[in-house]
Amino acid sequence: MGRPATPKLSVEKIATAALALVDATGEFTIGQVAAALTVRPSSIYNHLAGKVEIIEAMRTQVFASHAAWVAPGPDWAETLRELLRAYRDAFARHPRLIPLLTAHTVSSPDVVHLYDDFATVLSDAGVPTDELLDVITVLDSFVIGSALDIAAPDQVWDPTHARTPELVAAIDAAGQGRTRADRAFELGLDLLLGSLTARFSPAEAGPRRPAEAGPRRDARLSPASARHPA
Amino acid sequence: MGRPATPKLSVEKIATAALALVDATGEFTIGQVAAALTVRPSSIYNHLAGKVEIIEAMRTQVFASHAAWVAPGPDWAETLRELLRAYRDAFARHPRLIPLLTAHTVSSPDVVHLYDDFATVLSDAGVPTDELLDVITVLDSFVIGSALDIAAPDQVWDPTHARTPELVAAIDAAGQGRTRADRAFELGLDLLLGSLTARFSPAEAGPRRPAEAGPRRDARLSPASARHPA
DNA sequence: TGTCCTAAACGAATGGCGTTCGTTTTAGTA
DNA sequence: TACTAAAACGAACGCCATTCGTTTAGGACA
Repeated sequence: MGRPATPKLSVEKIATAALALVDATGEFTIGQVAAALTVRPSSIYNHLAGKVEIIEAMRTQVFASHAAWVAPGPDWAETLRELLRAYRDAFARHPRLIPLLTAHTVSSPDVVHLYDDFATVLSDAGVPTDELLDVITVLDSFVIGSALDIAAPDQVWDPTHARTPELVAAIDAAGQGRTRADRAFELGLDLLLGSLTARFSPAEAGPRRPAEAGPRRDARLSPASARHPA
Repeated sequence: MGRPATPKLSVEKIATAALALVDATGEFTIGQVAAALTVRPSSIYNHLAGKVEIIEAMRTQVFASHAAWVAPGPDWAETLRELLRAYRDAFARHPRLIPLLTAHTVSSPDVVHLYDDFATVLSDAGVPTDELLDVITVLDSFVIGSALDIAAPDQVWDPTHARTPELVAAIDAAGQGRTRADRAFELGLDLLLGSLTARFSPAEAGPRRPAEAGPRRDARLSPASARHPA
């Protein structure tokens, strides 16, 4: 009893233990996290204010591990594609965490910095300022919806309730699980990026609407060091 | 005490009371629902097995009120656009319910019948069977992600954490609340339907890949009577 | 019409879970 | 070396979902 020589807990340890529980069972309780760390539940509150903060710690950990994400390239659409893939992958590594994360949306700095990257790429691509946030919202919505699709069990695509033969045949033709979800996500990327390219870079010569005059930023996306200044 | 002359409860009444609580506060407890209906909590269990079934009853009620949804038209893309709008609207009428509905995905018959309509329209448009479910998944993911975007508070788009001037300017330029979410959703519809049209109906003459030979179904989408047979 | 089964309310009880608070011991610091 | 604060523990509280037994009345069937 009393303060130990070496701390038994830390935010990282709590988040890791909770994440292991979520990965295994889909949920977690304070008591389970405490037991996994051989600690009493009340000790958790010396590090995090409550259950929602544990969830936020998991969110931070999941996205922080992908701090340095994407190398920029000359083709903005391909850069954006890689960014969106990395974004979804961060969710996809912990499918059962996704419902907890989407239950209450929070402006986590980790995610906002992802939006920074989106804004940089899209602005360079010629998307005007007054449409920028709408495009980001569309991409964000699609990624989050696709993440939830990963978490959905295949039972959702149970043909039992389907009425039309087209849907029954389609369910039979499609695969299951991750391959199905992955393929659909790639199709969505094709559709969205295809339209964006057609709209903002219709010719190979260059963008129809060039970015407004201004200091041309070098092409590096926000690195991890910029995200987490000392 | 004892069985009353006229039942005080029904699934509809419970769902309605719970929905009112969710609309007002964003959450609900069995005790609150029971109090709103001047009933003891245990009485609820004579009609629904537990809290998750109450959520499913709310889902059914929200989607059943939109039983007769969309009139089909000659332009499959516009028909699909209206279907997707109606789908999102069903969520949008109860924004605070959305996180509860997306927490655990369930193959509700009401939603599966929506997929039936999607399959009918897309199949007639010339989408081959082996791509049908992927297209539906993409559309579904976008709608659900957009629904969650409605529930997200504007604070998510707080420019405080934004690093790049592009993102800050974009946040300033964008509106707030529903108008912002609505506009982004419409943009997403344009992007997705634009690509689908280009892919499956590139020329005005007709689809590049016509639907396989077979009995040509009349153009009516599943009506409410077909959804809820007597 | 009378009898039986079941629906539908209630009351009490239970177990779990998140959270708070006071206490204790120790690490770090001036 | 004294003081402050960190970090663990234990106990307790209150809420909440759920279960079970009891009671009363509605409906079906002989």
